[in-house]
This record gives sequence, C-alpha cells and structure tokens, in this order.
Amino acid sequence: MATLLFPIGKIIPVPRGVPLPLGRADIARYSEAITVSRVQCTVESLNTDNGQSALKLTSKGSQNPTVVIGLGEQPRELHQGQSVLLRDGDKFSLISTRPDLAIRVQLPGHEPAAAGNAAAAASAAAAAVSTAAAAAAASAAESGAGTDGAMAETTPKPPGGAGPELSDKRHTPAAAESYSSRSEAYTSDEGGEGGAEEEDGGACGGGGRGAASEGGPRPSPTAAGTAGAAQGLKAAGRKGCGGRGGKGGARGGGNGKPPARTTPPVLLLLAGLPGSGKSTFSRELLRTSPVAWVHVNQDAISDGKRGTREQCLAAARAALEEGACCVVDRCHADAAQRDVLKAVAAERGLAAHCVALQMPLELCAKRVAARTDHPGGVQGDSFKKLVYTMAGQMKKSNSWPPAASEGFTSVMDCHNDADATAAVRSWAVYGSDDTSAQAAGAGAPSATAAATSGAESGGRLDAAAAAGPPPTTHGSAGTRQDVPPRSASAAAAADAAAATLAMWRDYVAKRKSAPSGIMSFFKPSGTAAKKESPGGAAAAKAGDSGLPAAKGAGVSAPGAPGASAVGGVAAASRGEPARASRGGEAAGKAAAVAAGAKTAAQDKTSAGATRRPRSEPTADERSVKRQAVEAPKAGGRGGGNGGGGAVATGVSASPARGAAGSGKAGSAPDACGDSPSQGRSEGNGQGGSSQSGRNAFSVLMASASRKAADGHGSASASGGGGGDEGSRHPGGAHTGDEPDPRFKLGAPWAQALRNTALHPEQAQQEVLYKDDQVIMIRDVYPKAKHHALVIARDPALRSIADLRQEHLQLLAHMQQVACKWVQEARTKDPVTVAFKLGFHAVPSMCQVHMHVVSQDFDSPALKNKKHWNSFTTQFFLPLEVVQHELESRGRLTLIDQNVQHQLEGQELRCHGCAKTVKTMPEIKKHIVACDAVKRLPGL
DNA sequence: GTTCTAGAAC
DNA sequence: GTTCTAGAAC
Repeated sequence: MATLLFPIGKIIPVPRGVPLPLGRADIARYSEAITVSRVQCTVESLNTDNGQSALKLTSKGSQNPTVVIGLGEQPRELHQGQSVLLRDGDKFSLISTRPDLAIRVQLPGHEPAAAGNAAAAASAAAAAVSTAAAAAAASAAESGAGTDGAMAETTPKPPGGAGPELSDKRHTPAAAESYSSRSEAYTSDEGGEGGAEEEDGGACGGGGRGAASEGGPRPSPTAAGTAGAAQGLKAAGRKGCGGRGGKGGARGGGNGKPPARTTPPVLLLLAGLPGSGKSTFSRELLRTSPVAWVHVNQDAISDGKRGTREQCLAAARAALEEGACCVVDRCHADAAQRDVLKAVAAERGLAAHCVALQMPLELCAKRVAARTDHPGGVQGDSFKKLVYTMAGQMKKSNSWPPAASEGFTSVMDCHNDADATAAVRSWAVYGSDDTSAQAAGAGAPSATAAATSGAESGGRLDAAAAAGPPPTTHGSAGTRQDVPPRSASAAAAADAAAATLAMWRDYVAKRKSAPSGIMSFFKPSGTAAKKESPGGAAAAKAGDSGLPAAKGAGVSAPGAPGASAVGGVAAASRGEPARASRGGEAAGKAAAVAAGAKTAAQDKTSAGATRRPRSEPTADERSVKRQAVEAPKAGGRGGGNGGGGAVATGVSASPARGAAGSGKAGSAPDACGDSPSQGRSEGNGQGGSSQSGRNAFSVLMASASRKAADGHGSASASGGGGGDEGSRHPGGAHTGDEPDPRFKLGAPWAQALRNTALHPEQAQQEVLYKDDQVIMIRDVYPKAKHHALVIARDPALRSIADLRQEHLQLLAHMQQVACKWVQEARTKDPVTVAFKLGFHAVPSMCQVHMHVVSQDFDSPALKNKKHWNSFTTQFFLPLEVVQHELESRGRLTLIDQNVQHQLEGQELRCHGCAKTVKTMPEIKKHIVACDAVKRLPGL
C-alpha cells in the first residue's frame, strides 16, 4: 500500500494496473512529508478485482474534513467515512475544503517489474477497503461497473443514495479490516516500536486471536502494505503469511512475492528503540526483495492496532510455514524477548538472524516526537520519554545489543541510516536467484566464506568481523567464538544467507575504514590537522596534510547505496512547474538536437562499430560543437559554455542513504518520509544517514566545519562574476587560506548555470520550472535517462559552501520542485528506476544546483570514471544529508581535495549490486541488466 | 562542466 | 585495437 500526497486540485487517472506516478517507496515518503498542522485527510483507494477503484475518505483528525471529488462532470463532496467507486481509467481530482488539510491518497502499489504484467496487475486489484467504516461501505457497495464514470457511493451513508455494491466477495468487512491494518502498518509507522515497550512489559498478554488463524476470505497477505510496494494481492489465495488472521488484524503483511525456490525461509528479528527505523526497514525489505517476506509488526498486528506477542508469534509461524521469510518488527530490548521469537524459527529448523538498529537515542526520540501516524500511538513529544526509558532498560538488560551468541546466525549492527540501508540491501538479495553472482561481484571470496568470516569474529557480523581473516572452515558452526556448534541445518541456513552476509560484510569492511579515512582528509581541521596544528590555518589548508592513503578506504559503501538522497521528498504537490517560455523552448530544442546528434555519435564510438580517429570529428559532432558554442553567443550571454551548460552533471546518487546512504535503507524510503519543514527525518533506508550521528557526511563535515567553513570553496556570496573563487570567505575569517584551485567560479564556462539562474530570459534551453527562488532545467549532458537540475536563483549562492541554515527552506522548496518533476517523469516513463536528489561535493559549475537524476545512469554523456563516481560514491551528497548538516551545523564544508580525488578515481562499482568492473564499457553494460539497480530505493 | 589530443596501458 | 588518463583549452 502506498500513500502519496495528492496534488490538490490536480487531475490524475486512476492508476490501476500501471505503476504509480511516483516511486513506491517515495510515495511513502510523501505520506510523511505531508503532515500539515497535524491534520490529515486520507483518501484511500479500494481497488477491486472487477476493475474498479474506490476512494474513501478517512481522517485521523477531529476536524472532520470534507473533500470535493471531481469526477467527470459530477463533482461531489466526500465526507468522513464515505467512499466512491471509480472505473479504471477514470480521472478524478480532489479539492479540499480546508486548505490546511493535506490530502493523502493511498493506493495499492505496483512493483515495477510487474507493472506490465497483466496477471500481476489483475491480482493487484484485489485490495479491499480500509477502516472499519470503510469495510461496511465496501461490503455494501458494488461499483457501478457499467456506469460511466459516475461515482457510486459506497459509504454507509451515501450522500446520494446507495451505489452499487462491490461484488467481490473478498470485500468483506473482515477483508476490509485486514487491509486496513496493513495499510496502517506500512504507511504510517516507521519505528514500529510501539509494541516494543509493552511487549515485554506485558502488553503481550493475550494471545487471543491468533494471528495465524485463518479467518475467512481475505485479500492476500500481500504486501499491499508495504510502502509502495505493490503487490497486490497476488498471494490472495494463500494463507495469510504471517497469519493474517481471521480477524483481519492479527497477521503480518506480506509482499505477495513467491517464496524462494532454493533457499529456506528465515526469521529476521529487528531490534531497536522506537523511532530507530524498524518499520521502515521492513517496508523496504518487503519492497525490494524478490522473494516472499511477511512483516510482523506488533504495533499494527491487531486490526491495525497494537497486538500481543502471541499474535506476533503466530503470525511468524504462519509465515514460515508458508515458506515466506519473516521479519519481526518489535523492539526486542532484551534477550528474553528475542528468545521467544528465535524459538519459532528453531522449532522449524530454520535460521534466525537479527538486525540491531542502534540509532542515536536523540534521533529516535526526535523521530517519535515528530511522527503523527504511528499505529500504536507512540508519537509526539510525550513519547520521547518512553524512548529514553526504553533505552535505559536496554542498557540495564545486559543483553543489548543483541549478540550472535544468543543463537542468531548473524547479527547486523546498524548505527545509522547508511548501515540500515546496507542491511536492507543485503537481506534483499536473500533467496534471489542471482545472489551468488552478486556476492561474487561484491568482492566476496565466496558466499560461504564471507558468512563464515563474519561469524568468526564473535559471531557478529560487524565491522570487526568483516575485517577478520578469511574463514577456513565452512559455515558458521565451528568458527564462532561464542556460539556452540550448530546443526547441519544451521550451517545450511548460513550458506543460504551467504550472499546476504557477504554483501553486508563487504559493506562493513568499507564502512569501517571510511570514517577515519575521510575525516582525516578533510581540509580544515581534519584529524591530521589536529595532530599537527589544531587550528592552524596552514594545516587546514594543506588539504593533504597527512591524509592516509585511503585508497579505497571504502569511501563508497557499495552495499549502502541506497540512500537515495532524496530523502525527504516532500510533497511535490504544489505548484505546477511552469513550462518553459517560448524562447526557452526553442533554445532547448536546439540544444536537444545537438545533444541528440552528439549522443548518436558517441554511441557509435562506444560501440566501436565505426571508430575513427579522434582528430576527425564527424559531421554531426562538428555540427554539435558548433551549435554548442554558438548558442550561448547568440543569446548574448557571457560565459556559458556551450550547451548551456553542462550543468554540473549530476551525479550521484546517494549511496547509502546517508552520505552514503539512504535514508534508511533505501530510503529507505522512508527516510524520506520526513517533511523537511518539520525537521524530521526518519527515513532511513535510503538516503542517507543523515540523521544519525554517524552519518558519513556528518563525520566528514564535523572535522571540517570547525574551521573553515568559510571559504573553501565558495566565493563570497556577493561576488559577481568570476575571478573571486575562493578568495573571499563569507565569514571573512580566514585570511590565510588560499583560493581553492578546484573552484573555477570565475571561469566563463563555469557560469552557465549561474547565468541561467540570474538571467532566465536568456536561457538557451527549455526551462522546466521557474519562480523567484529556483529555476529548473535539464542537464545538458544528462548522466541518466532523466537528469535535471534545480538551480538556486539567489546570486549569493554560488556554491554549496554558501548554504546556511536559513537556506533550509529553499532546499525544501527545491525538493518540492524536484519531486514534482520526478512525478511527471515517472508518469511519462513508469518503469524508470528510482530517482535521487543531491549535490556534488565539489561542483564544477558555479551556482548552487541540485541534481535530480534517475539512477539508471544509462546515458552516453556518462563517459568516464569521474562521471560514474560522482554519482555513485559519497561524492554525491544526498539532499537530506545536506539538510541535516545545515540543521545541525549551520553550514557545509567542502571535502578535502585528496578525498575528492580518491572518490573520483576509485574503482568502478555498480551502485546496485556492488559489483566492480574494470572499464566504463563494462559498467555500462552491467547496469542495464542489473536487477539490483532496478530495485534501488529512492524517489 | 565539456571537447580534443596524445600517449600509456591492456 | 580499445580504453584510460591527463593536460590544455573553452
């Protein structure tokens, strides 16, 4: 189930059987980004098997909002609890009668891969209604199948008479409830902690309705609930994985995917404080894994509300029995709690693994305080205390964090969102057919070996383990230091998870070396600087001060890519980007032509089909070049380089949410869920670890921000044209620093973006959007199928070093504009991979500009290693990371030159599966076929 | 940011 | 023969 912030007033078609206009995971983010005045009006979609959809209005607020739904020529008011049915292909618009209400539309998601699959699409249409009220409505309603777009009231009290009823027998109250609970579980909470605190405490008592109990007909255990995942009810016929119990509520939510063919199901326990990102982790895992997973969340297992531990146990048993893997989303604060779950796996001879989300306490508390839709109600300031209390309990338990010695086949310690992203990604390969290949690509000697080595270090797949010596024995059994010999089945289980563990190990190995290495690279005050002359301008300036060689310091966490920078994608709802002016279009067209010609020429070259001496440009190329050069001149612009520009190529992506990462796994899509304006950042998975204190970017900046901040990189805000690069410092503090030679802010060719921002009327290309604050254009040299730039128009913002806290609002606005464009791009190209938003750590082009890029990176303009790495390593700073840095430190500091060079020159590694290759042609060939790339989290 | 070129490496 | 790298110029 995905939720997307509905663009108020915009007309959109009922998205049935086709990918939603927004990325699945991102939609979830939207849902988090749209909290407006803590009042939400939710319009849920109810797809039916007979090809109809319904929208139902529910609200968690007390304002009893009313929404006007315009469908064809018959606009109607939709009141609380009411719903209307829509026909496939209908277009509808929503207008809130209360401008202060955000409108959310929850829609069954659709997996990209299944998007074009008729069967999948059909199965996806089985979702039921939500809330109890909706249930009643649904059961009584049957869409007016034949009615032409007329809205059929399906609510208990239809304003205008009862409409047709839903004939699908699955639309029973029970089914509706079930759906509701799924929806709750996956669209709101991120922390999934609610139950945690009580689970131990006793809230678990009951057991009553076994989660696994079969309850009558119901939609599948599918993942309808996963954040956007879609899935529809493919598994409809199966028993509710995870026990979607009869009562509809007590069950886990499945992702509707088929069980792994060659690997046994596993039980994955998540452990962590409320707000640590457990639900987000689960959501992303279900979304990105190719095999069946069931999410058991105590906070929502009972009809969408907090349930008991017994219900969780039952749901887990049911899931495993079905052959689905099961991720249990509870706090699991102490070993005793974890033991009962582990027993569920043990009694079936299956492996139990653990992911310990050990996020910073303050971060968890902040998330809890900020969220507004936690199923268990664990939200708001009043619950911050609970977080601290639980943290205290964990500390006293003597069994925190979870240890492999408890009987887990593996334990992944995650300290920030990048880690969580990497963990999600690692588990997402479990059971996939190509895990072996991926593991190999990640550089793991072998899956088994990797797993073993991880186990060798105390049975914990943490940094130490990852760095440990190669295993010499097979399986985790005899190699663990603190774990008794395991059974053959356990060893087999470890083997089954070998690829997963190998991927994690690879990530950890790099994670381990990255912080210190990067820190020391920082120019201003890095570690080295401290040693030599803390505060000394000379040391700071040296940039090279003793930087460790850092070769490969794992600066780029392969496995952590997730993070799409995009973290908190915000509601891109407002404002329709204005379409370019006529002049701009014309120019854009010319540029496009040029680009096209160039592309064609390059294609030929790269294909090696018709190679020619470089000294003999083709007619097309000459033409292109001529156009590029002449265009600017024609426009009377000074500077700009041909093509307008080159927009700083975008690049990157944010690898692991966070600086590298994704907010939570992939965003963690969730990570993004936070509304920048609210200062929340839950997301994890994807995007970066911006929130965590260990976020790579923070680490980097921490060492540098102290000094510095000023000047390195950017010229003074007031500067005009060029020539002042680095010579002026915003704060004017460092007179001793020399201009950073990396910045060519005065070079004519570097002014293209700035010229466009300051003089849009002279733009040589199509302007996708423009207002007083920003202007959006396509990157003239797109590094992916979709690549645009949102450029700040404030003359003072010549580089990211000029950004301050006061610019957070601008960044949020840039995010909105970007999201809007992404939404449109997705509508036009539904199958495109996830987008990410972010900045280059050392941009070449003058003027603050944010890259909005699809992570396919399939473009002839992406030619060399520098291009590749600027998108797929930490050279790319995810938006949310930048936002976080501004929030916490007030400004950004550029990375040290050595770090920059290291990032730019590191080996070519797939941002999806972490496979490394030698040449550009190889990486280009690989990414178009890599499934992991298609599953990347992001916008 | 880009193109172009030459030379090295594979 | 292909690919990468680096430098110059824009």
